[in-house]
Amino acid sequence: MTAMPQTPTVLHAPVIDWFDEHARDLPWRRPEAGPWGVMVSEFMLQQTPVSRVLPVYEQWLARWPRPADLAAEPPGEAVRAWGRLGYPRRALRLHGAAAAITERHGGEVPRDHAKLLALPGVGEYTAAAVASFAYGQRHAVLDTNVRRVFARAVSGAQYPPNATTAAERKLARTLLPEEEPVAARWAAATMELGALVCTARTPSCARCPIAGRCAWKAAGSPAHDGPPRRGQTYAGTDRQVRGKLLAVLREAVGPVPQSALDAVWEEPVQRARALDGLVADGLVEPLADGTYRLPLT
DNA sequence: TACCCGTGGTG
DNA sequence: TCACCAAGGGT
Repeated sequence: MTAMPQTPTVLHAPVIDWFDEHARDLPWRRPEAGPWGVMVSEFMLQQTPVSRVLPVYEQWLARWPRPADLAAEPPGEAVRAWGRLGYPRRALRLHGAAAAITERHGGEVPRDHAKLLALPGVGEYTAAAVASFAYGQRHAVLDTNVRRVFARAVSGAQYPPNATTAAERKLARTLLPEEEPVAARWAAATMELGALVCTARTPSCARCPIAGRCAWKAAGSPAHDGPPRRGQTYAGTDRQVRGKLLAVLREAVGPVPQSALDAVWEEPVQRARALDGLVADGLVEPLADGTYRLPLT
C-alpha cells in the first residue's frame, strides 16, 4: 500500500531549494542545448551514466546540431558515433526520431507529449522529460531516480517495485506541483536528488533536504523485503556477442569479411544467432558478396 | 508481464 | 572478486 502524504506540497520547497543550490551544470541543462540537445541527452542517458554520456553528447551535438543534420546521414553513422555507450539500438532509434522530426514536424522537436511519444525510442519517460525539461511543461517524470525517491520518502520502502506500477504514476501525479514552471523544476529536482543523494546503494541521508519527512528513514531504514530485484547477467550472453560483433563493424572503415566477425566468438551457433539478430534489428547490413557493414539505409 | 537489449564503473 | 547499478524502450 502506498501512503499518501498528508500535505503533498511540503516537499516542494525543500527539494527545489536544494536543487537551486546543488544542481550539476550539465550541458543539456544549459539554454543553448535547446529541445534537440535535451532529446539527444535523454536517449543517451537511457541506462547509461552521465559521466560516459558527456563526451559523446558534445561530439554528437557538434556534428549534428539539428535533427535534419542527423537525418541526412546514414543510420550507420549514428551507430558509429554512438561509440561504446551501449544498447546501440538507441542510436538507430534516435536517427529514426530525427528523420520523423524532419519529415513530420518541420525539423522542430515537437512540444506535444503525444507527438513525442509517437517518435521511435521515445517512451513514457522520455516524452515527459523532453516536454518538461525542454518546454517547461507540467508532466510527471518517472525515472528510476524519482521512483526511488518517492518509494523512500513517501512509501517507506527502500526500493520501488521492479516494474512501474499504476500506484506510482498516481502518486507522481498527486505530488506534481500545480504551476507549470514549478512542476518542471520539481521534475528535474527530484531526479537530481535521486542521482546525487538518495542513491540506490548508500544514500546520503545526512545531506538530504527531506530526511526529516522521509517515511523510510522514519521507519528505521528497513531493508528491502519483497522479491529479489532483477539482476543482469551478461558474460556469455547473446548481448555480449552482439557487442563484440558490432564493435568490429564500428571500428572498420568499410565492409568487413565474415572471417573478421567469426574471430570474435568461438561458438558458431551463438555467433550466427547474434549476427542474425543484429541484421534483424537493422544494426548490421549484409552485402551480396558476403561482407557486412553498418547500415546505409 | 517478463524478458531482451551493451558497457563500464564500483563497493 | 563480482553482483549491482546506471535519466528506458520495445515486444
